[in-house]
Amino acid sequence: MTIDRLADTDYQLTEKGTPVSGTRRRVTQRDIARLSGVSQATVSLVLNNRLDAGVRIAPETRERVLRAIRETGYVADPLARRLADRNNRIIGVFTYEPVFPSGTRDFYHPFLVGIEENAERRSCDLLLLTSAPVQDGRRRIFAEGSRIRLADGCVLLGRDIDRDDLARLIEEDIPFVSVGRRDDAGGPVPYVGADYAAASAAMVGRALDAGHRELAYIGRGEGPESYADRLRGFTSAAPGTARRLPALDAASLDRLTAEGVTAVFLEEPADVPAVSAWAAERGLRIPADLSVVALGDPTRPVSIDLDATGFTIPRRDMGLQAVEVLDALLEGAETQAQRLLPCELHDGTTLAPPATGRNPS
Amino acid sequence: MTIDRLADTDYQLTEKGTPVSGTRRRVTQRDIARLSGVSQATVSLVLNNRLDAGVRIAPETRERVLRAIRETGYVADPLARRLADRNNRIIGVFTYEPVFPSGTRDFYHPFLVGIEENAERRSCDLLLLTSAPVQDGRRRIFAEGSRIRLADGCVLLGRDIDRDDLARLIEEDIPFVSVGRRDDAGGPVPYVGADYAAASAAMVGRALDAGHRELAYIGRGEGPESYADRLRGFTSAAPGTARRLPALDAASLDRLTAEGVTAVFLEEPADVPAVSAWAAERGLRIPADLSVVALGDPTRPVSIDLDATGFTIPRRDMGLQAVEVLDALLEGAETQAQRLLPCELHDGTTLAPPATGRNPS
DNA sequence: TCAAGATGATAATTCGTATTATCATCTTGA
DNA sequence: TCAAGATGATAATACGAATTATCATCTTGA
Repeated sequence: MTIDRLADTDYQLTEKGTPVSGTRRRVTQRDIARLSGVSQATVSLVLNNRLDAGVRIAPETRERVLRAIRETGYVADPLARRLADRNNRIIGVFTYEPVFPSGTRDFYHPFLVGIEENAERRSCDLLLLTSAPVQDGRRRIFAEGSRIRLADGCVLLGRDIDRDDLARLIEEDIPFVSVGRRDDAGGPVPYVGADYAAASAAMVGRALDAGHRELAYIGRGEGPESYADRLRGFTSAAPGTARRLPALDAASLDRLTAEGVTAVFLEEPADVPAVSAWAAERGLRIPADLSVVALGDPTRPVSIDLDATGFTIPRRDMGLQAVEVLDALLEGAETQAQRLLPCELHDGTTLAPPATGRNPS
Repeated sequence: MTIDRLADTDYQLTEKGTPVSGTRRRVTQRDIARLSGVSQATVSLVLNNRLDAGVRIAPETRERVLRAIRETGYVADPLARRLADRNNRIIGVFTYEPVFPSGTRDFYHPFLVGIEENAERRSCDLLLLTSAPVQDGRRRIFAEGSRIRLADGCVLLGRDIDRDDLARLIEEDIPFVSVGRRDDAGGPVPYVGADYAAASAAMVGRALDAGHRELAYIGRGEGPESYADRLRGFTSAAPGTARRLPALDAASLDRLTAEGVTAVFLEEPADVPAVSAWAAERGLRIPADLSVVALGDPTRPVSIDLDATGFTIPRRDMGLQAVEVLDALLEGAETQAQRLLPCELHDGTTLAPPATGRNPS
């Protein structure tokens, strides 16, 4: 029984004797076994070299098998291998909107950089769940024929994620991690979020240090957890006199400044240009006449002329750690499954001490 | 036998009666079979709905099975399906570099927009083959444990793609489409490329129309197919006197202009700023003293002050059509598997008639 | 009434690999 | 010389899904 049987006709035939069609069949352990006159099991044992667990292979046979493997260039079918150990090493990525938006500036991109980086490191593939059917303008996780279970686990991206979806993920025991903090939904939700509350509070601290006393928060402060967190952080650090404005409009801004507000905090950093425009119309200068703090960094292109004071969301790191947590969940390892990462404060040029005398007594 | 047996204890046990450990098991056809009181084979038959081949299922059982599938959210394990040589509606995306680069301006992004758009339309998921091991700084398609076969087929992205890899893809009969034209590699390569040759020739035509007679091509004109195509297009349309400069450097540019060249064609659009800077140093104005044509559009940020004359590579559409071709290949449908899409010419401001008298006789 | 055909479901096998239990055969030691 | 232990390999099975051949059961027609 020699190696060159590889060239024999019987190697060209399948078990049943039907000739292999034009395309060459890939070499399997069975082939190696035939070539070296052993059983398929032996080949597998040689390959996995399980010295432990009391598996013994005669050096002689071992060599014979290894030689056949070398000569044929056999490599294990990764699919079959994975099938046998029930781990597909596929990480699903779900977003309610397209992952690759046409818009120039990309909201998801930084997260994905981190996710890809860590997936690569862990030899995982990423499955973008683009097949999820779109209903009412957004993709649905759990629609008829949902393929979310194709992946071993899933990373969820998006500003707001349906609570019912989260509850169902938990209920159905589908491993997942949310990028961005989420409230409990029928159980604790694993997440890697940015610590908006702490960062917002810190920004308030800076404003107070600079001498501001009359502050205002502009934004809904509800809906997505990230909004609520900002408002909570703001409220926790701001004096009781702080105002709140649910939405941005010129009239309200007029009123606020008339009432003596010297610093406004924008829940939505993308609103900076609007405030800037409003100020220009009124002949007010930022920050001389009014300080503006962005509670985050702009996700949409913002006027270049203004370097807003605010903080940076560690997007890449969030994506990175989300994969880390997911991996731990899949391995059944212990992990901190709810993480809040600190934001880096950004000085910018829109926060300065208030003009004296503008503060009403 | 009702669906709520899902909650029964025996569902929590494996066949052998050993309790399922902490690790979740994915729902299998066997589970569905138990739930609906049929055999695994029946479940498979229902799923694959083989009305042909004389397979009959009673509507009643069919419904029962489908109900169980709906209630459990069952999806077939993609690995098992591939092992059995079936399709999963998963399109692989392979790039030699990370799909999501850290750099702001993203080379792959526009292609991916098109790919995702079409994948979504066809209810396919995208598998980013991030698990491919990195050797010598680039991912390898065919390394030990390559999981490329996990996808039904694959879209290849990248300026230059390894010829041997292409050959092996063909040899192993793995359906794929290259984004960007590729030379044959052991067989015709399916691709969706940009028609650089035609676009380059067209740009030469414009320069000639404007009165230019002495032209120069700057670039290697070899390596990636896209470079060769540009040079070929240029050469086909340019007069025999046209010069060629393999790489960009100040001295050579000096020489070219001294020799009377009035228009340069840049293989690499990203070189525009360099030429612009050189011109500024020499006190030359573009296009008054020298016309500059970019053979493509910049993939890297380019000085904003110069709107280069050139053409636009239809990236989104290339991605879109790549998926279209791949789908056709998978379906075994007839298609034009090698496509060159036209580029849109962009007027810009860097091409103008040459200053009179500068042309040597 | 009984064979032939229609109907509906299943057992068995395949894909390629991993693992466990089992089975021969050969050494020892007393 | 015979049982106990060591040694080396294999059979059997699992993983999850697809498919073919087979087997019951029920209709129908003459």
